[in-house]
Amino acid sequence: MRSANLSLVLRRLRDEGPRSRARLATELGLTRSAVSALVGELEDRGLVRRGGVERGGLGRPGTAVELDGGAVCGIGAEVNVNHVATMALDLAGDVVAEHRLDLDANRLAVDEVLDRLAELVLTTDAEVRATGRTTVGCVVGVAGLLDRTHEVLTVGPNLHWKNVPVGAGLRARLGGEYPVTIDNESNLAAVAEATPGDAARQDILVIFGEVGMGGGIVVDGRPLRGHQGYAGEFGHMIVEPGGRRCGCGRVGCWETVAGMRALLDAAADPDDPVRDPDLSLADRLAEINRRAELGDARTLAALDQLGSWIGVGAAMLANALNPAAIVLSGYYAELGDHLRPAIAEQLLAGVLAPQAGGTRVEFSTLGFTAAVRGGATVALEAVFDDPTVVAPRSDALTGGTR
Amino acid sequence: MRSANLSLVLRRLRDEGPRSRARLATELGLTRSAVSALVGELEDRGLVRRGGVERGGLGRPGTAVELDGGAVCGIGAEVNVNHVATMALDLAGDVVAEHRLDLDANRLAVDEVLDRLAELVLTTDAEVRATGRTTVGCVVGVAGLLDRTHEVLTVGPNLHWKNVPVGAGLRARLGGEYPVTIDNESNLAAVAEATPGDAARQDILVIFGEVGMGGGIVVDGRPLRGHQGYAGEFGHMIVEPGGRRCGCGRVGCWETVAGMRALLDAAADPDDPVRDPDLSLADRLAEINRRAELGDARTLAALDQLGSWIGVGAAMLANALNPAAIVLSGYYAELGDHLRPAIAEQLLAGVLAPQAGGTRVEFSTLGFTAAVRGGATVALEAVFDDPTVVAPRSDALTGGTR
DNA sequence: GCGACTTTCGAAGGTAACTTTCAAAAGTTT
DNA sequence: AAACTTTTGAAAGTTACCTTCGAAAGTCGC
Repeated sequence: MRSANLSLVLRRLRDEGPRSRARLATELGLTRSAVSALVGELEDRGLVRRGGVERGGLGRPGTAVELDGGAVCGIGAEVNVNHVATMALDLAGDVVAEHRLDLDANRLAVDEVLDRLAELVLTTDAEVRATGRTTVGCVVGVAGLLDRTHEVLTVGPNLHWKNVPVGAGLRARLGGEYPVTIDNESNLAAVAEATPGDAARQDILVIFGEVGMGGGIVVDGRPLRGHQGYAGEFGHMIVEPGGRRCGCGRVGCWETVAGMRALLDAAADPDDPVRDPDLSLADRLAEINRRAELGDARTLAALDQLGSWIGVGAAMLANALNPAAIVLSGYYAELGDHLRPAIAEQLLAGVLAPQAGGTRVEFSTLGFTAAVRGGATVALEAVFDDPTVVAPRSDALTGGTR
Repeated sequence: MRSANLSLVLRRLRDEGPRSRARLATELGLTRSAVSALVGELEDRGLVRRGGVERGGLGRPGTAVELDGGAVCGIGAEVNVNHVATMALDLAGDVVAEHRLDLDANRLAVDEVLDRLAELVLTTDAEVRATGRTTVGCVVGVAGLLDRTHEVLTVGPNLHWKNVPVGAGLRARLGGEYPVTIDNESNLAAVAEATPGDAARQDILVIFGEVGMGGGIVVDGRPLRGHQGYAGEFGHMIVEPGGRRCGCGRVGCWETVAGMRALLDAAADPDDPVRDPDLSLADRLAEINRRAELGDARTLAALDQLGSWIGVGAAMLANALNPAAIVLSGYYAELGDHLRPAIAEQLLAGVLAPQAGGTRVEFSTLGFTAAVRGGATVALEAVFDDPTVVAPRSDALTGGTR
């Protein structure tokens, strides 16, 4: 019960921002005294602190209470084809440490990749501890089909991994006690888009464009993972029966028409530099953007076609899930404004509910850090769920003489 | 806090069946004394009662505690094209009253249909009260696009209703205080499939075949309604671009290939009695079933094709949501065994996760009562959420001298 | 500028609900 | 029949909330 109300207060401060105890009390339906006691305990655990003075017109001004990032961190980590990365976020959502190591997971052995990732996590963890903070958990996002019940990466099409026990492998490297959890990369990236406090962003659908396509569903700010953890595999929904063959062996998968390759194929001839696999993706996308801004007809047509295909699939999902927003991430985000009209058009046409059921089309601004940010957010969720997992400062152990 | 633990006990008894206080205590992590007190209070509210003796080998045998259906009921109601219906369920899940009135909603004015429904609800309510029970709420399922924030039926394609304020209309007829809620018919039917206590049925996807197609998503035993309540409109996902024109104006909607009309078109010539709109649906389906069992090639081919189309759409949804089961309801349930192979085949082929992500294909056994049953279940959920909504018996008002 | 008013904050005592402790009840085993 | 095990219920203790009160820190009116 203590923990339930502590959680209530902490969440309120996260979602609605700093505010006085009195205000918390009326908003949460508790008495001022109770809130004072709760805030005192949270303060003792280093989770909140006194903020500035809050002028409210009449009467004595209150002193605001705000989240204190100084006590704990969550760590998010990611294994992808081209890199491993970590990020440590404190309770207030600020970045405390961040690392990224480029590598080619296809050329390295699985064990080597996990070695690198574990090193990165330990480095990040050490940095967190160096600031005087405690790590409450580490959530690792893995690109591919992840069986969450067994913490096994069933299939990682891009990594070319199969039945890899990522959970066990990392636990062995980090120590059996280290609080590490495995999750799907797209699910984590989706969580990162559900900004805490933004009520309009708690029920969203995130579509992730890279070479392939992924996605994640967020319901009430939490990832919807499905029965075995395989939810969000939008890329292989069949949207064009009899269409192009997909890398997965099927025909007409969404990613064959909305993946990056489809755009490049439509936008340029094979000898065009934007299709040169030796150039970086970012550069090639920048070039496409440049051409679009110059009004190049072929580029604009390709983007319009891409947007239409994104919209067709998005409409199916919106019919099924009626999200508040569909957030487009990955390479789609770079092309944002050139895609929006076509997507919106297809969404309006394809969703049965009027005005597309109120679903907005938005673009991610998180860049490549979405997955690690989401991982850190999920790790921190444990503290918001039950603030008593963070130990009180030593002096309280005596019984709280003050 | 009291209410939280009362809820915990009550849910446990529903989901896991009758058991002794001592067992409840160890399972829920409370002390035996606390559980005794909680059970005492639930008993006082008429929600649980003493059951038989529970032999456990050594030691004193416990007396089981079980749900007592004798105190409260939830009422589910439904407005559909051909009928209005109600059902009252007690806390134990037993049917206390049930009514069904056939009518043609297309030929009657909206007000008349609501009149009939309200009468039926009041009749049902009276019967509940005649048994000494109290109605805790009534949840009305409406077929069509329902904006839950305003309780307005935006579009009811089959009812031919548009922007009908069903919530306000019913409240006016039932009295402003009457605890009535409006919900989407398919969502309610989906909830009914999520049998309480069956862990394998708490994350499911229900697909509803009638003239059109509907559906519902259940996550953790609760309906996923989406941002504005429009979730579950599977019938108008486009599965066959360039295919047949749908009643909604689009082309290639799922219901154009998996709706009942598609089956009838494929299975019989226009002059065949199974396509005679004057005959009842049940009879026509029975005839198709009969022909299939006799091995009629055309019928079998039509069923196989229908199953394939169902499977194609189901695979898309399974990729997105990874449910534990896909439950086929409505007219699909009648044809169950003839459809299963084709559906399973498409599901295996179309879902990226191995073994279709563990998603099973099942058929509803609830028949036409699914929606009303689900409505009653949702209404009862209020009691499971907070058992203190049920007033204690009068003698407790004095302070509980015993 | 001073008192009246309003609102915040913290402390003291009361109450509800759980835990702990203990005793009685109702069986099985030896 | 005695010893043991387990369930149940009652009494006392603890925790965490609510109620009540007074002090602190502002604004407003004269």
